[in-house]
Parts: sequence; structure tokens; C-alpha cells
Amino acid sequence: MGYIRVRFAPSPTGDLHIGGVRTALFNWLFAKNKGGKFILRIEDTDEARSTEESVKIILDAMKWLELNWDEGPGSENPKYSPYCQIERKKQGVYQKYADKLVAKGLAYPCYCVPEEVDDMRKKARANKLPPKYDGRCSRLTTEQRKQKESEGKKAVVRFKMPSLGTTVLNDLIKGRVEFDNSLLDDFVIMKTSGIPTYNFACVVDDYLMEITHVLRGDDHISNTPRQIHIYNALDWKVPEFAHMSMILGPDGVRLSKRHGHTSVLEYRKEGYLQEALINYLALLGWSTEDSRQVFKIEELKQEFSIERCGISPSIFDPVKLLWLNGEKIRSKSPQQVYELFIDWLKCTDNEKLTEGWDVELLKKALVLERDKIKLLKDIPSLVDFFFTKEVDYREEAVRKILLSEKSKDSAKLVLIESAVRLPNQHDFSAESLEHYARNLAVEKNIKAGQVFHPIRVAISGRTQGPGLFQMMEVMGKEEVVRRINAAINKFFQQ
RNA sequence: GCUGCCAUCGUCUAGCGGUUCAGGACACCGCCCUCUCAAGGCGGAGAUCACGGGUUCAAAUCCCGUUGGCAGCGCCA
Repeated sequence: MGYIRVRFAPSPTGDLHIGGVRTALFNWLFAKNKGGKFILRIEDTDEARSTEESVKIILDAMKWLELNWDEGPGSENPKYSPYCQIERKKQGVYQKYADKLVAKGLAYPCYCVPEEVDDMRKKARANKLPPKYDGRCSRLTTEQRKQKESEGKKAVVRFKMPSLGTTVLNDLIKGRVEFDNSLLDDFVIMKTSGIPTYNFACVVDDYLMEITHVLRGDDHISNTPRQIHIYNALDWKVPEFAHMSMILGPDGVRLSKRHGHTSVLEYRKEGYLQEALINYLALLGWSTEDSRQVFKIEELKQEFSIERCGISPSIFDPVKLLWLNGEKIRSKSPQQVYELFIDWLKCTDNEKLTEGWDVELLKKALVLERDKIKLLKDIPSLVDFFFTKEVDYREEAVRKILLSEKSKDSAKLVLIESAVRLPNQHDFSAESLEHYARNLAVEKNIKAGQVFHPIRVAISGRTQGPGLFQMMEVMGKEEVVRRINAAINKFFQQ
């Protein structure tokens, strides 16, 4: 196999969603694995639905995911540019080849209006036949064509499909697939607007951009015989095809907006790491022999192969993605988690959440809480108590630990003793604090937990959190004592 | 309706004719660790390999059929 060029060719008609990312990812991984080129092409031939906004969203999403393209918008290559189909259309790229096909007698102008064609299809369907255009305009004489033209009728260009035989596709993933040519009709390659249709633009561009492998969702597989015939008609080499299985929603239907949370940028806002999303998506439809689950991006690049792509569709499991995100966060150093968090704050415009927070304290807090983080957006609620002036005492924590009949006496005792003794605790390290607490328990003849829990609630307001003594060390003596006194005043004031 | 694709624990998957009364991961349950919550460790439950026929000494693995799911059938991509 020589030099490899693959492409991701989204149409800018909305957000980049999970299914699209998977397609982009597998192309990208394939290119990286083979040392080939990954091209990004914008297929904006749908005049009605394509938007500039959507192009921007797609580019942003690709950048966030670090699915960098070797060629595409912003990375033009004079040999292949431009990378937007409407731009290419303006240069007459497609018209030229449509004319060539007409000249060869392999395509023809068709004057039928959409309503006529619809009718034909409806009738065919009613007769339990595949809905097809009947090819009537291919039989027009030159005079008849001139007549139509002089009447000012607009024509589309239709490609003549052979009606006999079969078209064989040797798909890299699906294997050999045969299509009965008689089931396919003469399809439109140029609209009346002069804009090419998908099937045509795609082939022309893949040829001109020297795409060697077309890796796409298997919802495109039935387009493939049409495309193959265009390649043949133009005497172009047919690229390799690999059709990946679809990603389905929990209901088993192809993932779409309806399932919610399908837009990539939403995942960023939720606080997913790009590498978690990438890793997860790689697992959908691809696997290694040892069924490994966690991969670094580098490892994916090294190990990816089309041969190990699965053929059956897979259901998107947000729960597993969440686990993987936690896994990725746990694999980061505290400094990295801090940086990730800061980036997340910026990208979600949430900087006010941490206003007035001491950076060093935040970093230390992250060391203690890292293993608990599933999403970056969880971080504020996990560490905010370190930064509050007024501790937010959770009602349930107070009731259970400080004021319950069973424990209120010991809790009061522990806090008052601590308020007195802790200021004299010279070594405020976690280790030494633990000694202090355990000794206090022995001295007062109560259980260690009866010392630990009240202090925890007093300084954090909650029953859950980091290890108590690590937490105290990080907060510092002054603050711990201040909070204990505040708690005494609030709950045990005579 | 027609055509195509697909079918292993709830989910993602390993398996490419015998070493598998099917292995891993998520989720779930239990135990351990432990000052709480996590994380981690250990263990458990969970799949008549969709069904029915073949081929073979031997099939989750090959072939055929059935059923079910999905996709496509546009001057959408």
C-alpha cells in the first residue's frame, strides 16, 4: 500500500455530533497509523441548510478534539484547494466533469420537475417495485431538447446507470457486497442550480484530492454502487471503501439530536476530556485482541487498524464514557487537573465560580479530591468549602453528627477541646494531627470516629470529603481553629 | 414495499473449527482497605453465543433459511 490519503467530509448543517466524530476519528487514526494525510472537506452543497455558523462549530469541535487536519480550511494545499465545495463549484470544478459525462453519452439533461419524478416513484412503490426515475429524458431527441430549452425549462443532469448486471464492492470492513444494477435509477448529479449533488461532488473531490480510502458510516453503503459507476464512467481509479457500523442511541435507533447530548461541544461544557471522548469512541466499533479499554491517544494511533473494526452497530453508553472520563482525570497530575479545570472555566464562561479562590489552595485541594472527579464541572462543588468564609453547614450533617442525642455531648467536648488545644499544635501536618485526634479519643474514652466526624463537619460543613487530616493540613491551623470556633458558637452556644 | 447491513452477558466487546460448560470492560451486588466519600484490591451474579436446518469426527466460529433490529431508496448529505 502506498501513500494514504483519507478525509472527513461533514456537511455544515448543524453541530458536529457523536456519530460524525467517530467517523472523523477513525479516518484520523487510520491516517496517523499509516503515516498518511487526513483531509477535512466541507460539503456545503445543500444551499438550504448549510451555514457559516455550523462550519465554525465543526472546526472548533475538531480543534478541541485535537483531530488536526493536514489539509482543509485554514491549511490549504494549492494542489487540492479549496476545501469547501461551494468554493469549488464557483471554480467550475464539477460542471467540467458533468459536461464530460454528457459528451460521452453517460449522462443527460433531464427536464422533469420534482413532482413528476415523485409521481413515478410513488407509483413504483405502490406496485411493490423499487422507486425509480424511469429515464424518460434520456430518450429525448436533440429537437425535443432544443424545444424544452427554448421553453426556458431548467435541466438537471442525470447519470445513466447500467440496468443490467451487478456492481461489486469489496469493502474493507463489510467484505464483498453485491448490488443489483437494475434496482438503481438514473440519479441527479447536477441540480438545476448548477450545484452538484452529494454523490457527484463527493466522487469528483475524492478523485481530485487523491483520496485513497473512503472510511464512512455504513448508512452510505447503498450510495457506493452509484459512486463506483461515476468513477468508472470517468475512467478514474476507484478508491478503497470501508463502511463502519453505526452508533445507536439507547433505544437502538441511530444516534440523533433526539437522544440529547449528541453535540461534541456539549461534552466539553459538561467537563469531559477530549481524550476520554476519543478513547470511548474508539472502543465503539474497534477493539484489540486483548479487549483493552483504556488507551492513550498515542497508543490508539499506533494500534488502530481497519481490520479490527467491527461490523455490528453499537449503542452509545454514556455511563461508560463517564467512567472513562474519571479514569483519565485520575491519570493526570494535580497540576494537569488544575490546568484542565482552568481551561474548562474559560470555555464555559464560568470564571466567576472561582472568584477570590487562592490558586495554591485550589491546587492542594485538587490533590485531595482528584480521584473523585468524574467531570470537570464537578470540581467547584467538591472543593468550594475550602474557600468559603462562612461554612455552609449541611442540615443533615449537623443533625446526624453534631446535634443527635447520641453524639452531641461528645461532639461538643471534642470541638471545645480542639478549639483550645489546636492553636498550640506546632506541627500541623496530617500525620501529627491524626496523633492528636487519636490521643484525644483515648484520653476522653470515646471512639476515634467520635472525634473525627465532628471536626469534619465543623470545618467543612459536610460528612463527605477528603481525608480529615489532609484536609486540616491544607486548610491550615488558623482557618481550622477559626471554623471550629465558629461551629461552637453556632451550635453549642449556651 | 424493495434492497442492503447486522445478530456473543443490560451495554461495549474478545473469539476468526478443537486448548472456551465462552474471556475482558462498564454498570450491578458482596467483602477487604478505611475517619467519611471516592479510588484501589478481591470475589459474585449476569450469555440456552437470535432461532431452525445443514457441512464436519468436532461449530459461537463455515453454509442455507427464518425471525428480529437498523440503514438506504431525494434537484439531503
